[in-house]
Amino acid sequence: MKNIPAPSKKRLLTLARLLSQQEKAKITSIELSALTGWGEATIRRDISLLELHNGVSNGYDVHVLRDAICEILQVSSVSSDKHRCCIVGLGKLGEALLESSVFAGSAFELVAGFDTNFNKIEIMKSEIPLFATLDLEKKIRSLKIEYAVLAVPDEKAQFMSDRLVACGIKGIVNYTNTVLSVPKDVRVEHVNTVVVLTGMLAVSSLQK
Amino acid sequence: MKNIPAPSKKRLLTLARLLSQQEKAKITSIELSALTGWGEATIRRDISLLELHNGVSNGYDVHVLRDAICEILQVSSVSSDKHRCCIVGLGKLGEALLESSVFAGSAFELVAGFDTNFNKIEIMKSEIPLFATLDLEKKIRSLKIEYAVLAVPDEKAQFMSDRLVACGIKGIVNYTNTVLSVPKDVRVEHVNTVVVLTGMLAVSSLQK
DNA sequence: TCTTGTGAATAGGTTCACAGCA
DNA sequence: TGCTGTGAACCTATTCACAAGA
Repeated sequence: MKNIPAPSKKRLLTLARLLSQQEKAKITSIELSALTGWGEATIRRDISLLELHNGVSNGYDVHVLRDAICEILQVSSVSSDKHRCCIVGLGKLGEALLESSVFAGSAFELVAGFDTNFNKIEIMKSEIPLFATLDLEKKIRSLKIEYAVLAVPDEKAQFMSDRLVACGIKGIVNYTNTVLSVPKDVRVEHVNTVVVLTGMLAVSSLQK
Repeated sequence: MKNIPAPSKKRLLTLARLLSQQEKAKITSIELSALTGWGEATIRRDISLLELHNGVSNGYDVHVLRDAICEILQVSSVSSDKHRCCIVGLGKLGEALLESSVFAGSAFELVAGFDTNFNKIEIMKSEIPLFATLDLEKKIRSLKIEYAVLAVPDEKAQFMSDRLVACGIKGIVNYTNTVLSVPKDVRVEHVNTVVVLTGMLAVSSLQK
């Protein structure tokens, strides 16, 4: 398989989700363009990188395309090769994110929640196993957790991030307001509401 | 002022936050590079686009630089020109996001929460005014709300997005799992945990 | 000697424009 | 005629490499 550039991969992933929301059987690059706001040429190029040659002259087959993207980009939802993740910090936000149902059908499985407050993890009822932050390192390793969702107070964010990185975590979804410093091979996505809103001001409403 | 490219703006915004977390008075591009993982040249180029000529040979003045970024990129936190935003959908997640304190010191002000459930908006206690979704259009216009945080159930996401767009909303922070179709001049940031996690798989751990 | 700022080179992604297939 | 797939051109951002200031 050819090497697909990261921006194309990201768009393809969005396309896959978009296709799941579609009822029709066939769809053209023009329609996808209208739905996403991206140029038609960009969409055709992205899809052609998959080397399917499936959509010749008649538009793409919605299901075939969706499945092909998931398979080629390796975001299958087969339980055997799911990526395991956890939530660190069970405040209001962390608790709200602790919904196992949202992970259903995804390439991820939520296998743990962590909080420093012993009482909380005993009292809280959840389908997901909860642990004390004290056992973070032990549990991350034993449960083979690869990704973490960070929802601790801002001032503890960098400290917890360091601990996660030390355990070999591959990526952090950062809901805190703190900018995290991590080694280059660890992915961080800063999705704090205020941060994301501020980022919107920086873009001159060109593309998404 | 020269036109600053969007990627540089985004990095500068992150730098500004990073500088706020710093105690020292001076900082060099090498140190910023270590903190962010970006190339030193990239950082120097970004900063030079601000045309400050402030850091000559001795590193940058942390406070001067931070303030300059905020001013030039227009993300000031002066209450008079704050951007007003609202949260749509007050389920567990929406409720957790309804913390006015997280907006303190930002360029944004949370002025409303919406939910279809009349009981909920009466019973819920919050510092932020709560309204019925029925009054969405009326309130968005009267309160001059420019940005929305979307936390409704997936199946209502596109519908609510359409209503928000019809009111002239400028940007949507999308916590749902649904891919939204909006006009090109409306910004959407898809921050649903599973979506963000999946996006991480697409990036070959190059840059952030 | 350390650091910034920046022309010039390079790398990378997007868009054009059209050949080719149904 | 309506669509895809793709070389080639274009455009944008990053990186190099070095001059100049402290």
